[in-house]
Amino acid sequence: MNERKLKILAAVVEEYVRTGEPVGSKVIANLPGIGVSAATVRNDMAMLEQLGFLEQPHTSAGRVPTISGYRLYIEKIMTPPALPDSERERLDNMLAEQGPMTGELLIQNATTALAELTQCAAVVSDFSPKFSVISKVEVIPAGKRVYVVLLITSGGAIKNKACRLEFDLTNEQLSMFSDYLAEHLEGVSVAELSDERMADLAAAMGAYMMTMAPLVQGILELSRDLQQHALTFSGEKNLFSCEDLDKMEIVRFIEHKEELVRLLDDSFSGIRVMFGEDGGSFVIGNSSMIVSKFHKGGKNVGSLGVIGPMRLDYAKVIPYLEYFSQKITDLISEEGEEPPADTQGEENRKG
Amino acid sequence: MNERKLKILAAVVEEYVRTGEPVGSKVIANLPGIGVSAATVRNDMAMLEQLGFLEQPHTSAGRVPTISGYRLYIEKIMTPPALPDSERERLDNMLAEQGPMTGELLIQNATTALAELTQCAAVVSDFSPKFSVISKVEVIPAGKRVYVVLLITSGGAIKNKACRLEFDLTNEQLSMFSDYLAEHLEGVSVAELSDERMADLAAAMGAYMMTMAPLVQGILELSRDLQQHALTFSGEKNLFSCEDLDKMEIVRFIEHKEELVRLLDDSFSGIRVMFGEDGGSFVIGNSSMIVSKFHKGGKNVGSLGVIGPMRLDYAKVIPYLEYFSQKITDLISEEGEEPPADTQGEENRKG
DNA sequence: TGTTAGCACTCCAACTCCCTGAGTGCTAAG
DNA sequence: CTTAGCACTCAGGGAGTTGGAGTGCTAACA
Repeated sequence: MNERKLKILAAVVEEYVRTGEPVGSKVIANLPGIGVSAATVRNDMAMLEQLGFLEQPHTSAGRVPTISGYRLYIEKIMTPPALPDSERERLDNMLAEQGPMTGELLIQNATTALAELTQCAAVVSDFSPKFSVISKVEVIPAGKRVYVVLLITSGGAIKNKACRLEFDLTNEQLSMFSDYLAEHLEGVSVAELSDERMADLAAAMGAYMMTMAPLVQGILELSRDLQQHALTFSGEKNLFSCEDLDKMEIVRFIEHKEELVRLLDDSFSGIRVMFGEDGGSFVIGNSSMIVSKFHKGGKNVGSLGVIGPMRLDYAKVIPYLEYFSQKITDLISEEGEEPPADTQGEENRKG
Repeated sequence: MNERKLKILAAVVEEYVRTGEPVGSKVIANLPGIGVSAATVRNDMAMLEQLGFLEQPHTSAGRVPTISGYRLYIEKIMTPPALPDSERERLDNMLAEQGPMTGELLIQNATTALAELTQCAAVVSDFSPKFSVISKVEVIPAGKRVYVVLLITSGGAIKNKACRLEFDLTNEQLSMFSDYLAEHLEGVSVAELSDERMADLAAAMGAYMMTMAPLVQGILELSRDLQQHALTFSGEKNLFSCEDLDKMEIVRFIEHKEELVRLLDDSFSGIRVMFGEDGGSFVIGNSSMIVSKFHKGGKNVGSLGVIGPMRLDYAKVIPYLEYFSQKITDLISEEGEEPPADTQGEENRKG
């Protein structure tokens, strides 16, 4: 497996990605940087085919990369260029659209930006809420017998829900209940906020329980909401405009988000590239999915992925993905680290 | 235009909807309830073609309804069966999934249910928030220099947003600001909450303004959110699995939601059926969109629509749409009407 | 006057056949 | 090890052919 063979494999991949047509020996031979005749290229290609990196749709057609071929190209051959500063700045702007980057908006922006940049579908699975802690619970009256429960987590997620009670609460009851909730829930991890815990809470409250049940229920629902993996999907339309992909398979794939979540949550480090049909549950033919992770406090708290045709400019897409996952890691870590290091906040307080 | 011709037109529409193939005279003649020979049917079909209700893809093919043909069928000929009680119950259950029906969840459920039932795309444009009034504004501290603004409307919409201030507020400042907001914003229509009004508010606040600016900004953003038509879309995938429709056109259509909003907001009463290509901006070829309205307090506060192939079982879909729009009207009116009629709430108050 | 059977006609869709050209593998010479 | 030359393969496209479904028209019939 000499240098030239690798160069030829790379050329086949790149030409095929560019044109979508099987690539012949002549085209490769004429490419700058090859410098051997078509016959020589043919010999090498035949070898590459034997090794399983190339294949022919039919005898008299050019060569097309196999999945192994793509994999070899991605892992060993290609050298993605570093992003120039101007590009980084552009990406930062895309992330920062609509003001400061809070958790959800950041994820949303990252997803749409990735979809836009790559002209593929982009997906982010964010399970950071699961790792965060309830920082505030409020109950706010909002009309006759209607109360809004507000849940804020250390991760910056804010959820609310309206609950209808059987009776109105007196101010006294309300503040008592609020205090009680604050005491028992603030500081508790969202993941711990199970049915049992809430049942305990309810039991402890005793007599009031009958009245407060819908509120307790509401809190539970909000926490379930938080625990759920937030899956943000964008750019489906790009998949549908892609010639190489079967529309029906796309539909089927998008419908079964659980599968997708499973694939995204699988733990690994660095970048992983998966191919449709490549065994397992990622089933869009001729497609590929590139997944990267982001972290908070050293813990893996989410994945972001790009789904597109197998015929994808990996050298372009992978740097984007790497940059975004690093950026998200940086930004959410900032957020989380602020409170402990916050002393100047006291000095600056203004009366 | 005799009875029999209408019957034949109906038969052509229904057969074509069923099979997707042009319908020949023989097929029609053999249908129960026709009772004339194929030759007679042919004569009538020729007549219907002259009148513009049918057309032939080519000379030796059967007939296919034209847009006028569909329209005549829908408006004058077909008689959708009333929904049986069992069906109504089923629909009610679909609407009520996941607990009681609050505004957003109700709309969400209605959209997915419609998409599911019709195997088409369903869309709801809800502009009721525009007509509602701010019933509560709260500012809640949520960490160092972070405050959550909570906006509740009479329509039951609840929105929140985290804002970061330059400094922390004292309790005094916070309650002063809250009171101020309550006094000046509660009872104000969401539609009136313009930039100018907020500027006035800011001006009136004078010195505090520098500190509070992000909060005021946050409120403004929330109200903009509310004023925006909430467009809920579901079942796109059904469109993509539909043979008759061009995938690219679907993508283009889904991308340009403003067009869709324009079509949905157009005011009319009852049910309206639009056809793709039928002049104007609804541009998916061979598609149709059926739109119905829902109301609150006599005002039209939203539309719900079904988008599918022109080859659609209108007699089945339209009753669903009518039922849902009526149901939504009923449910949101209930919500809104309760407060004034609320006297027993006082008696039942429990200390 | 309206309905029906019969018949000639039309034309799409599917099929075969053929040809072209791109690309290959192999061989023999450099 | 590389290259030129050559015979071979095969998908894709165009032309010609056929079958069948469906029509319009006409003439007979109720």
